[in-house]
Amino acid sequence: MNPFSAYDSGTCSIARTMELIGDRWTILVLRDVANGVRRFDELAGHLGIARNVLSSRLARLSDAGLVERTAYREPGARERLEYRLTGPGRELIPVLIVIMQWGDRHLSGPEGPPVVVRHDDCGAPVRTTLTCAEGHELGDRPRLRLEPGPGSRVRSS
Amino acid sequence: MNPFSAYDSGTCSIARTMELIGDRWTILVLRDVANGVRRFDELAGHLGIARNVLSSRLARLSDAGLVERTAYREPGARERLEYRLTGPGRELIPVLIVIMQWGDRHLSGPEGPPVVVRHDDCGAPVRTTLTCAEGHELGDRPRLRLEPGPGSRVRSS
DNA sequence: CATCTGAGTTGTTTATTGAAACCCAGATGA
DNA sequence: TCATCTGGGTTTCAATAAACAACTCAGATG
Repeated sequence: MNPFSAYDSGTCSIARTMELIGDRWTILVLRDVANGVRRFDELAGHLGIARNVLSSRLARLSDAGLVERTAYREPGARERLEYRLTGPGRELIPVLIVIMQWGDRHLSGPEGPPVVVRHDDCGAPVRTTLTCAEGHELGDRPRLRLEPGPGSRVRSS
Repeated sequence: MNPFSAYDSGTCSIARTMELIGDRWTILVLRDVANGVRRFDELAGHLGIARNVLSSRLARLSDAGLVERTAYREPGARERLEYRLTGPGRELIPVLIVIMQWGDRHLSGPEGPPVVVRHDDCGAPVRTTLTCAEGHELGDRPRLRLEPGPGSRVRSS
């Protein structure tokens, strides 16, 4: 029996994470917020998302602590709200980058990738790599072994 | 103007990729297929996904070339189909791993992660890291700069 | 006091999901 | 030979979520 089929889907970190961010819009909302699009109308306009859907996505992200609503006031305007990534939210940036990297490789035309991400300190392009604790780099099509971890739970049914 | 708001969402590798795998089920289907759950009924049973939805997800993944249907025959049974990741499909494994890593850190209880992924060659646990071409390791909350790439396109509207 | 603006909410229509029934073809057994 | 089983799906129809448009609300602004 393979390592996954013995453990149910609800006990999987991928399943849990996808419950939070696994719909058509949430990742794109996070992408925009990560890139400094912070205001409701800006987000709605840039994404082309329906306002009620944006509202509910932001509420979910905010409840989950990935995004925080903070008040700001521009001179001569009343107080407004903006959205920023929290610490846990910023830790999702690598997820965005791996997804982008895959899309760059497999879904961008001959012109090449639409956006390049660079290390802000040195200007060099950024990429994600899979490494093991022994320091081996695993490449694109890694050979992996799965094992039940400490939080595993045998499927009840 | 920030680097994203000047370029429309459709020209973004994240948006393109999410069109393919950005729904509640597709990532989980890929996770299971990556882990050797290859048959329709096994997938349906393990995931708890509706069969029509599984059917349409597999069709989309197969059309996109992430998964291939291959025939096999067990002794004394008729020919059947199974699903396997293609090369591009296997290249999504790092995406699964970063997502899992985030979930392990932020959504698993005090018991720890439900599943541990190891390098099959050496047995050491695997993780993803963000590095730049200069070799700097960027950590969890990287400081990044975005630039239009060669495939960028100014938003028409 | 009427109007504008950002930030949503409400109501209605349309598209997606989910559950269950049904179909099909090739074994299998009576 | 005929009925039944099994894996691998499709079809149908009710329930859920998303899209779109209109409306609200509160604090500037003229």
